[in-house]
Amino acid sequence: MFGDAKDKALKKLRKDMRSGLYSFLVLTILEREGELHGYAIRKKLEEFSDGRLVPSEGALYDILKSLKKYKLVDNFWAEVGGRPRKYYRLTELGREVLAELKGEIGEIMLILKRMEGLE
Amino acid sequence: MFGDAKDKALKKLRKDMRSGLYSFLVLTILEREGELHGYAIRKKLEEFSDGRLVPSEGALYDILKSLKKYKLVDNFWAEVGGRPRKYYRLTELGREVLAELKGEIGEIMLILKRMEGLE
DNA sequence: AACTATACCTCGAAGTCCGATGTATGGAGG
DNA sequence: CCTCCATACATCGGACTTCGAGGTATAGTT
Repeated sequence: MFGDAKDKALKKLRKDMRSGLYSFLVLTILEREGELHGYAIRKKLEEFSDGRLVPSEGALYDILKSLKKYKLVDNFWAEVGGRPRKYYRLTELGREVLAELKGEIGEIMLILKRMEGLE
Repeated sequence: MFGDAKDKALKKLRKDMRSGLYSFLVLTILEREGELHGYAIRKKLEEFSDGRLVPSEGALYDILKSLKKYKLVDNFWAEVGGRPRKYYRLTELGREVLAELKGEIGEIMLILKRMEGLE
């Protein structure tokens, strides 16, 4: 019926809904998995979300940069198989912030359910 | 302990998580309530979300502009109490898109629960 | 020799949210 | 009467984000 316009609108709104969660997801993955490099973080996100909540590579590096700026993650270089790899890990601050965010995500989900009348 | 840095980080991440939902929420409110003007949309969002998921005024007008661009809402002027009011309403396309988004929000919530290990 | 996957990164385009600011009306309280 | 507040609309600049495209490089597979 609306074809093209509908696809464009859905693409945009889907993107918006996902993108606000990326920082949270990266922190969550690092908490579960410990130390990972960028590429591996993306693979883990694919695995855990069935490919639904995965930022593009460019976006992921921007997100990691931002998380580092806020001191929620830090990074170190390690030689693996003779090549340098950039590893990221949660800071203590990151762990604290993540704990609070989990609670808030729960609250947001409740509000959404109430609004949609999903229950 | 971390005080300032923690507040800044939380503020940023909270904002990111909320902001992706705004378009969806505005569409949902318009579906429930019919025709509303900008100010009233904000009031309704405050009411339904206990003040948790409410964009600033400036942001709301940008959102409405964007939704109009994607033809998910349209608007008309009406005289109320002798003064012109700009009313917004869902288009047929908006209704279709909203229906699909509801399903996706459900899926995202499931993924989040699985990741957090909340269940 | 070509390709794919792994792994890192930068850049520009387009868009977003917010805070500040501006305009204007109606009603309540002093 | 006059000031303040809630209502109601809107724009602007700043800071930031995501993405897609492109670039660099190595290791293993076909």
